Amino acid sequence: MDTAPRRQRNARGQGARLTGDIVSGAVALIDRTGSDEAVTLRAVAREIGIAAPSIYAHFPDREAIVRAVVARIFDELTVVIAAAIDRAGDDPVGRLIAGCEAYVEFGVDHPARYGVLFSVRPTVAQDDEPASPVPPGHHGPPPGAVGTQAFALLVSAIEACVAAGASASRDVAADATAVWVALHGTVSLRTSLSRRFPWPDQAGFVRGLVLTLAKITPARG
Amino acid sequence: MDTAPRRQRNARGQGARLTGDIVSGAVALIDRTGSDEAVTLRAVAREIGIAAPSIYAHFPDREAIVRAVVARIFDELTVVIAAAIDRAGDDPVGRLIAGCEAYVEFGVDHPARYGVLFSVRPTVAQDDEPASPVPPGHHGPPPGAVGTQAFALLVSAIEACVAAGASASRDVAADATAVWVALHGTVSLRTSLSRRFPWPDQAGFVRGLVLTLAKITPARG
DNA sequence: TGTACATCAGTGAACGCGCGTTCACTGATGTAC
DNA sequence: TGTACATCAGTGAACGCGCGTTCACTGATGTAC
Repeated sequence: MDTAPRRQRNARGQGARLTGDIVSGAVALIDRTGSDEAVTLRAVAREIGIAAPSIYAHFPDREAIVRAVVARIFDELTVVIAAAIDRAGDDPVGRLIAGCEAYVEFGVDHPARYGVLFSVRPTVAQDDEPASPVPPGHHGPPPGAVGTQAFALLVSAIEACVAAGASASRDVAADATAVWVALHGTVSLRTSLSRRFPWPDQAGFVRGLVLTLAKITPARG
Repeated sequence: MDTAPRRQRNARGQGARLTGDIVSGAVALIDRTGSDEAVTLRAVAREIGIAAPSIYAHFPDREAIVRAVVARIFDELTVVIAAAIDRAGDDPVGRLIAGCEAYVEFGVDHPARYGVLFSVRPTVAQDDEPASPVPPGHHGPPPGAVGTQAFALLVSAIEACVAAGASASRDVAADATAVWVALHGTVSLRTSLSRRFPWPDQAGFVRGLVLTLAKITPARG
């Protein structure tokens, strides 16, 4: 609909800046429309005030933009979780819960961004990434690395609980998966169902899920 | 791409049959492409061998087709779960687990259909359904009723466990929500991550989630 | 029993739109001589 | 110090496509007289 004012051209040697702006424009579109379907080359170009063909110097196609968006959002999520864990102090159970609550909060606060993380084509986008001719300067994240940092934070938070004698988990990977599944389900269902479904109190609900699935022992210290 | 052979015209008075065929065609497109984005008026028309404008006699727009698809898939899911529960015999815990496993199995076996259930626009599609002029003969499900049958099955399965002294749940609605969240998260993450993430054994994983979150007491009988 | 007519269940052509992509180009700026 | 040139960072016009939607229509079939 409305076009951003024409963007000022980058100085010589600074052309790569547009790469970042394209990703930012795509995220803005996703935030505004709620879906990654809105990320078309022309819409992104309008959003940041450039001509559509200019994108080809930075991304080979629409899919590549969306992949870059996913990578950025995963980074953002990882930072938010790590910050919450840091703020939580020394108690490993408190740190685990803080991280999990930050995860759910991010998802509920940014449902469109969160949804994009898991709506990208399962096999097509991430499994077979043949040596596609990527323009110089742009290299996406190594496939498979995306999202694993966030999961690694969860695993080590539970491991810390086990080490402190606060968790009875005997298979941290499996229990971390269970916790992740529950957190993801919480975000996804809350977003889909919105109103019209009687949700329990969020903080208590998430806390209960985590304590139960991470096998936190009732008496701890 | 390929068009179905021209469909034979319905007999006079049987025009409503096309309504069902349109929904079936849309489901077939979703199964084949993995996404409800493929459900365009023209694609559906091609799929079932009619002219695109013929759809307007049955649905006011594309959105209405997708809503009808969601209603049909929820019905299908409910039938599958109910059948699994019926087959499971008399033990309430066995019935609960059978229903939950059927839920996850349906989602994993039909990821595209399952995904559509939760990908339909949160507020737009279901919240404000003003007295839109629906063509006679077509009336969708009452908004909000969609999906609640499946949840009701879960609630009563847990209630049966409580009644039999096999569950320590003191808030069945909250615990049923926790179980649903975990089941949904399992389907959603399994589908998104596909390979590349080490999943625990599915049957045991789901069983563990359900037993834990439905507060099934270890010693039962 | 015959026939005019209303209704039903659709069709075919056309419209304007936004899309991805291509092509040839422009104009500023740094660099070699 | 001046100037030709290469390079960089883009632009503007155009293409063909599939889309939703509209419009006037067609042809079979039941029904009233």
